[in-house]
Amino acid sequence: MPEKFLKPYDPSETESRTYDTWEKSGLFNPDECVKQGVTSADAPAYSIVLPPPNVTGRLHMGHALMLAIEDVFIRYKRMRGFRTLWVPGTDHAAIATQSVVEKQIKKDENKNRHDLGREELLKRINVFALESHDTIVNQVKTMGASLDWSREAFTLDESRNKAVNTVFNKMYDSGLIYRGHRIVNWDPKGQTTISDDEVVYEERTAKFYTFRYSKDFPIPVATTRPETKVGDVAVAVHPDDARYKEFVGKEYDAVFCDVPIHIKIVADKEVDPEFGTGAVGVTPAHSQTDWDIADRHGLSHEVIIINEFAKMTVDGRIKDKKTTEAREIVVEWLKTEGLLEKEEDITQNVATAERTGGIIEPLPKLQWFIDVNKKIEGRGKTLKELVIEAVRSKQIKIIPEYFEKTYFHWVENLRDWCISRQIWYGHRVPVWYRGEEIAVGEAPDGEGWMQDEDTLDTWFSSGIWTFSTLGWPNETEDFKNYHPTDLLETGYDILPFWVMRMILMTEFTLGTIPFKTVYLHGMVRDAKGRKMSKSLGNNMDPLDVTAKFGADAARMALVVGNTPGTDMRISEDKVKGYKHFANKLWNIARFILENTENTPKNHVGRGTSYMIEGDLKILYEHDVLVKDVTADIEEFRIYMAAEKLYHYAWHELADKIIEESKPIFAGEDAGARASRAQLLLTLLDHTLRILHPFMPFITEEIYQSMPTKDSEFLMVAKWPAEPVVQKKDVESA
RNA sequence: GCGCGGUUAGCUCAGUUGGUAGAGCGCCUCCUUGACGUGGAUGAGGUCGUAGGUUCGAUCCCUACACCGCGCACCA
Repeated sequence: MPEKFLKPYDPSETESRTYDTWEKSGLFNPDECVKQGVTSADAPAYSIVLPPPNVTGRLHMGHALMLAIEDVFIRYKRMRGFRTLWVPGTDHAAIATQSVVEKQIKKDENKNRHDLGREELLKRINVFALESHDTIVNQVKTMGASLDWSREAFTLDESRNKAVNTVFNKMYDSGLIYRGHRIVNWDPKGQTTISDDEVVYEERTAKFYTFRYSKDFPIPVATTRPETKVGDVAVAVHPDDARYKEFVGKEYDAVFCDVPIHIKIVADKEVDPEFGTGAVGVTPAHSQTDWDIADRHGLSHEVIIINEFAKMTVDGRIKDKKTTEAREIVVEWLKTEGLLEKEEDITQNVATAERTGGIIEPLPKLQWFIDVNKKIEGRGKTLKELVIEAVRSKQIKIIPEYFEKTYFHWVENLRDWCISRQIWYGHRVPVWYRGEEIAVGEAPDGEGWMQDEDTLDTWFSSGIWTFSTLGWPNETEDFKNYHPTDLLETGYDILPFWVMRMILMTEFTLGTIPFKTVYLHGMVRDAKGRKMSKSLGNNMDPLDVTAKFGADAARMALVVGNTPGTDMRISEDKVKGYKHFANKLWNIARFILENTENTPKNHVGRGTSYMIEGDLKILYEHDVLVKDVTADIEEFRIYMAAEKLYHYAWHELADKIIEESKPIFAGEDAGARASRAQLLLTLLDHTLRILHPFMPFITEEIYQSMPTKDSEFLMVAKWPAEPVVQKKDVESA
């Protein structure tokens, strides 16, 4: 028995050494597996593309969970003989990364992006992104993730840029990408548009004011934003509202807080007669709903009263004031004029920007959009329909299944996707202008072309991640071999943001699905069930956890009992429990190796030639476990598989089988001893194999000392899929 | 308002096709010093949210309700 077993198991010593050895072997790369003869060249492929972590800093426990789950499937498939590919990468995360760096620069140097200029800011962001990248890669490796680093990708590198431009061009040519002047979510703090799903609603209490535009205005109007009323062009009421019917169609002039306005009364079914006074002041340029009302009644969109800095642009006393200041001034004016009829408290949802926290100001802007409702030539369907169909037809399976409802619900509410951003970090919109001329896709030859200043929504490049990482648009072997990918594993919180968009982009570009199965994990919370956050100070750093308890323990703690789609709680105590388990396993190995040292070579193996009946039965029961665990993994119940393995190793193998073995080894019956030795070696060998996807390090380390070892690494050893004992052999006993 | 999920042992959660419930941690009692004290053996503890229904039989299927969590929409 090797001396290492005389000491307690030390993950910190073992894990980094083992990962290095694996990496050097090249066997994370399926081509290398074929070359070295551990995988057959015509074996079926299995692929996962890693959801790329944002280069905004470091990984959190959610990432650790993702890595643990995906590595389970990857290692399992590799051992089953598949040509198994797991592609690593990181996401530039455009706005998220830029705002982190901008904040830092503001703090350190009190400068904003305009002080630095585009080039300098990008330089700084790239430095930061590179540092983050290195930290992240190191963290990923620490978790034991068997990713093929030779294929690493970045959402903003040259190859991905080519893919992005190609897709953009194709969408533009088919008329799905268009430039339009529309209301967008403008973030005054971040100075950019954001998409609908980057908007976060915060419940706040606000004042709800009921007023009239002037003394002789016939209808009272209620609003939480009196300052915007200088931009009103109409008042909308419900067509059936008896109170206001007689005024519909009439027009009025007024001077509202120094600003001349012209108001038409219109009837619109969207107005809720029960809410407020049942009359809506219509501000087309600063509200999506109002814009739509204006469209329906032929009203002007042109009255713009707020600028990109959320300041008033009208003349008079509120000129250049921030909207919040202007609100107070307008209310004051209303009071003085005797036009304010009521003031009450209501709770309302305020739209804020996910990244900056700025309050969204809806503004009309010229932006690039993807049309989700236009029939695609040649397909006869809209993007929305394609995205629904891919899941409804069961081509893509979502786990847990009930998330399909959320998915459909989400897609049905989908509107055109605004893809241009007024930030600098990201894929530049691949459009060039020269006077009236426009060029799309790649930079045109000739003088005087100016590229669009904007960049693309970060989800545009992550939407094509499953195939951009495989070398597309080049016709690569990887793309042919590994796409569509087999599994997409990610948190349920980005089902609409990302999963849906990958389906959308892939369906459009390739006419196929991007992946066959979507496995959604839940959120990782602290021991009290709270979200982990900086402000609460309850973050767990995966690096700290693995340093303290080992990556194997961290992985088990994250996987055992963690059903898909359900949030989980994690605490150091839980991880500690699995560190104990690792040590238990170590001692199981120690006992077995110690007591089987003199076993003749021909007794070592996975056969049953020397086994007596009782031992055959124990081996048969183990076969059943292997079968169960295999089925659990195949059917995505890895939370169950992990628990069964834990239970078997500790409470069957250690507590029962090993305990029973002590008197046998101390006894006189040589036949029983030989049988038991063969049994224990087989049980341990199989247990290591099927536990390997979950606890790769310790199992590999023990395997290296096993007399049953039949491959250089456990990582590429065979999964014991075939039962050793036939049922009839046991039943006859 | 629409939708989704949850409600099972003190705590955290499982329970794969309906057959009077399981794990981990915690707790009680005991044992043990050559595999492991990061150990072993026992035990206590649940009318499976409430009310109906289907069934020979329901934690599991159906209906309603309550409470908790979440998503979407509205928010003039």
